[in-house]
Amino acid sequence: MVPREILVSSKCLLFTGDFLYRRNYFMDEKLQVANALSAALPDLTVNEIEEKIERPKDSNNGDYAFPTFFLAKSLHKAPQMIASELVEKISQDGFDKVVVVGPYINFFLDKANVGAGVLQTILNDPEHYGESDLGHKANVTIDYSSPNIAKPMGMGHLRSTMIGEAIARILEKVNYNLIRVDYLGDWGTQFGKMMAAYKMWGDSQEVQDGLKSDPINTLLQLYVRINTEADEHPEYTDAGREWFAKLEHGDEEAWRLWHWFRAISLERFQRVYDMLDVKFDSFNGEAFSAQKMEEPIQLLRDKGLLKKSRGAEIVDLDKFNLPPLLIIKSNGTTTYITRDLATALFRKRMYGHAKSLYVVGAEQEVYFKQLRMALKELGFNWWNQIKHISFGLMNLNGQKMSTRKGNVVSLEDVLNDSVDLARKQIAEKNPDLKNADEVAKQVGIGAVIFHDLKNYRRNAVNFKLEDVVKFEGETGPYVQYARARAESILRKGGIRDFSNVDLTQVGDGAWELISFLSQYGEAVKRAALNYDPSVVAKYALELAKKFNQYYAHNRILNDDPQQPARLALTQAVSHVLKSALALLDVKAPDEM
RNA sequence: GAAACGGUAGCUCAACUGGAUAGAGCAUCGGUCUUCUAAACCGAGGGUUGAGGGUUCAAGUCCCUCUCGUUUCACCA
Repeated sequence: MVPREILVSSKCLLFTGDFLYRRNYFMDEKLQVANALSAALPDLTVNEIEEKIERPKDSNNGDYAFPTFFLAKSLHKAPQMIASELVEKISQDGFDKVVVVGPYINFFLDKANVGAGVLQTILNDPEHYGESDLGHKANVTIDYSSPNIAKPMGMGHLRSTMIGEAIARILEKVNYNLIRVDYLGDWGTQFGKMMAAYKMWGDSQEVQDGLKSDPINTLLQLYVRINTEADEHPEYTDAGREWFAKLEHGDEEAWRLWHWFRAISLERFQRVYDMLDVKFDSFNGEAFSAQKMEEPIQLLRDKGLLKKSRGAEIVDLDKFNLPPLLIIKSNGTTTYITRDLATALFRKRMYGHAKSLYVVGAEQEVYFKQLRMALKELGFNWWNQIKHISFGLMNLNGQKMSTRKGNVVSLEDVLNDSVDLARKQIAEKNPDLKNADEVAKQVGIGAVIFHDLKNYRRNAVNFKLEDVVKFEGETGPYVQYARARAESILRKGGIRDFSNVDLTQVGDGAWELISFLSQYGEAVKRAALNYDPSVVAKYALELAKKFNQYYAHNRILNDDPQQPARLALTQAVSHVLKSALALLDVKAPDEM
């Protein structure tokens, strides 16, 4: 067996310099536990033992535990007995203690030394703490937000936008290279309708004024109007189709209108993206892909995959137990599917991605299965790089949010409301705060974002304003506040360079906190593997909670020899909280 | 009718590969600011994890049946 350095003394750790700065202490400590056990279990390899080692839920049961159930059969003994026999053969060197509790052998790590190592790692390189290399710099395209042109962004868009942004940031943390794409819904019959509506009613003074003050909602009103009146005037629908056909055939006026609608929409979207601090690498939407549709159609034809059915051309997916994919409608026009196939081909060619993620609502699950299978049928071996990151819908009073029904809550309004509320809180709690406006934005918007990300993404959420703008309990501001307190102490503590501080002096009361700090990287990995930002959000909440508890029970600014070590701990917590919040695209004000 | 996902405290949600007494927040009741920011901390009450069966030393977690809810099932995206 290759000897691995596992029993390095703390003094060595403290002064050995750069090479260990990203060392994951707890992984190594787990190996230490496995090695200790292997002396008593000669029939098992260290790896086999390591796999069985777990982390007790209750920290009173130690830092690592080894359950002995699985040995009961082969040894023909009760697990409790096995545990007490094994522990006799285990060296306690390097541990605070090793004890038997029923069928478990519980290991308590050397708190002072391991704790010092963890703090050292964080303080040496806070920017990179928690990073790992799952991605090897591979390219990942991520398609998220993707609003429709000429419709305002509602609360529903927050989900795709923030889940997408957070996943992108998390994947970057584990060394993927992200390409963020906002696949705008800027094509289709709906634009024909919009143009037809504008041509019919757009000259009125009311509309002209509206287009100046609130263009996107004015357009929306035109769109809603033509849709509602189309029931009585079927010719409106025909006019819409006609205008879309003009657009498809390159009619000059249609294109001029299209560009104009798109520009005013993008300008408005950008305001929201700026508030949320979300930046895309590409805004190539459906219109862009619409120009690339010949290739997938030709490929499907060449492979004999296109079949006539009910006057349309489809790809039959019966053998995958899926409904057919409608490629060409009975009236000869294409669908979003054709554009998505073109998009997939383009992205693969353009970015050479290792994964291609689509952050889209759960209601499109079947559709993405179809898309993957169609690519598989076409013989593209990268079909399974396409992943649908689905999320639960946002409802309003138990009803689906729908632009057409008008039961939509404006995202921008909610963000502004939340910022206003945060501003009021600041005026009340910290009236002397200098950059109150900036902090109000960070807190208000942070609360909205955090609320959207803290639960498992597949859960459906019912929109309730009072829940979204809550600043107490399990919220973004709770985490921000914990860090602001830490920063406040650090400002008063006077030390920012901890390189000469003896970190072993931090005290046993800090162990719970330090042990949790060491788990950050694992949490980030789990979030990345499951494409689940809520793992990071829960980690941040838990860390904030542990720090708040520590804060309440330990005086950090107490003039004693341990104070520098406690400040170092405070600094480490602040770093990790800021990092976790950043992964969620939530800002961390130093003061609030 | 079929499929996918879900049902955990009054409400909103946790529980990493099956593990030790199923945990938080909100709400309710009570306690803590002349000392590091009370957006906080401490305590109390609140549970047959939808129902039933099975596998296992061990099931909220895996399998089966039933039930309720949401979503989807080719010319919207």
